[in-house]
Amino acid sequence: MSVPEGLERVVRRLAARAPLSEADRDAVRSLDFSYRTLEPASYIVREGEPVRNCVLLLTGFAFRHKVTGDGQRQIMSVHMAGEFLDLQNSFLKVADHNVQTLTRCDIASVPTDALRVLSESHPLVARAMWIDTLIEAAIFREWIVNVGRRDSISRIAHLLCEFALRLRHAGLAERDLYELPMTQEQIADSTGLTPVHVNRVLKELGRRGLIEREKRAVSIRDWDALREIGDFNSRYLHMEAGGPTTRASAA
Amino acid sequence: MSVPEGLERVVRRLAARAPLSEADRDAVRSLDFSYRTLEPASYIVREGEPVRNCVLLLTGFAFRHKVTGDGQRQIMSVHMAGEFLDLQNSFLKVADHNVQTLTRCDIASVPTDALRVLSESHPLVARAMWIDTLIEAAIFREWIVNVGRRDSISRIAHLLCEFALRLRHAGLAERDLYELPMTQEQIADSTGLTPVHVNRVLKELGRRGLIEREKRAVSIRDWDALREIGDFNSRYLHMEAGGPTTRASAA
DNA sequence: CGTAACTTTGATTAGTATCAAAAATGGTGG
DNA sequence: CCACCATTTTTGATACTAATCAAAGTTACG
Repeated sequence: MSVPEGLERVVRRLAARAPLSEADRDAVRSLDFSYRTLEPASYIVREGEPVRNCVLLLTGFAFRHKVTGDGQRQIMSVHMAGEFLDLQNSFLKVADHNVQTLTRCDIASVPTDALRVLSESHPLVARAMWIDTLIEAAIFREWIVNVGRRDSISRIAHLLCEFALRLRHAGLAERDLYELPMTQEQIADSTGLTPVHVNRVLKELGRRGLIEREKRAVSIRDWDALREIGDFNSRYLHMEAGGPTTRASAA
Repeated sequence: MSVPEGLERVVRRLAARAPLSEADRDAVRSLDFSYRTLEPASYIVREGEPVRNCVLLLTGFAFRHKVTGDGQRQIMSVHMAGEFLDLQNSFLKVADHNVQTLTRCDIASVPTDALRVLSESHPLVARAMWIDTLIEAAIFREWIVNVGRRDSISRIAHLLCEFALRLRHAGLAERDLYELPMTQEQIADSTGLTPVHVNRVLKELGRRGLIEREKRAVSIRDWDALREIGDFNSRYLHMEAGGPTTRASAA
């Protein structure tokens, strides 16, 4: 995917949040982005550092995480092409968590000051960005529920459902087959489990005929059963939120 | 506390997020609020319902929660006097979680449309509200870490540290003594534990001399030790964020 | 002053973590 | 293309944290 295509993906995503005019879209496009390609596992934001830029993910996958005092890692979200990576940090002074690439990624970054100016001159863009952060917060809340109150098999089933829907909604995957570029250790860090246990649960999901795995590709063989066991309801993804066109809500 | 006092608390809180002019503050004050007093355990927002109003908490405590398919509850945040309860839902169409009072509460509510209009005419107010939601999101992230990667004693110690700092910062409690109006069951639902286990852990914290409890009042006897065992770092609370005056950061 | 809600304690169990090591996979340089 | 090495996945055995079950105290409240 070319850089301009990646940028269009971001614009499209924003436009789905609030009814942006063509002028609004152009204002986003004409921000003074600088483009880079990052290798897997590169840090985009480090906890404790001042935040000066906001990063857009044009291609690839990235994730947020924190490390506890005794060295355990918790992943708090996973991001895919087309998403703003850093509205969460951009208007605060110091980053309170790390953001790291999962795969090789093309990114565009823009000074947060430029974004602030844009948000003041284009209220609808500001509104779209705000709604985007609200939806991200909704996903954080669901993850609290996931790690706090579901058992291991539900947690993983829930995670797989969420990714399937988000990827499909973003046009990055088909209905029930997707490439999940996460190791089992990263899945463990997303669900508050150990890698060993994640492995056993994934096998169990396969044994029960809910999913099939081919390397890191996941195909969902029984949506209803997976949703059921994952206690999954897509409401928190707000896939219809504020958009100019209402899409058929999935799952 | 009188109603106007409660409202001033909210204005003060917003003004700490972005440098509001007197006109900005007045614009907030002159919103067409309707005031009510709610009994403990009243619902303010219900999952699945359309959101038309935004609620400000003038006095008392409230919390957000979801209930899983098998009836377990997870509390995702706890709120205190002076906080906006509903910026999280207000710009989305349908609530994805419940908000309920913990104690008797005085609230002010305002139609979300009025808030949207205000945010368009007063960009700094919009900015302050946005930052407020970002800080709330930062707290959600920390809670994911808390439930995902800390053991029971750390989780509870962390929670107690967070409340102590937030209450102190809001001027609602002294340095190391506060009234926490939560039952042990509610603490359990906030930490992903069972009430029985919460009870044992609280006793253990007392036995080790870190806290003392007198009914629901908690007094912290050894801040350093509690922070240490709770793996607590206040950075995620962004207590200095964007404010006109920088306060000494605590803990 | 009676009743419901909450806290506390004890005994047992269950679900995941931990520890250890083998097998499979993927990438790299020769 | 192969051999090698690092990473990831898989399996087995055991340990431990927190859940569950049950019931007695205690507190708050109408």
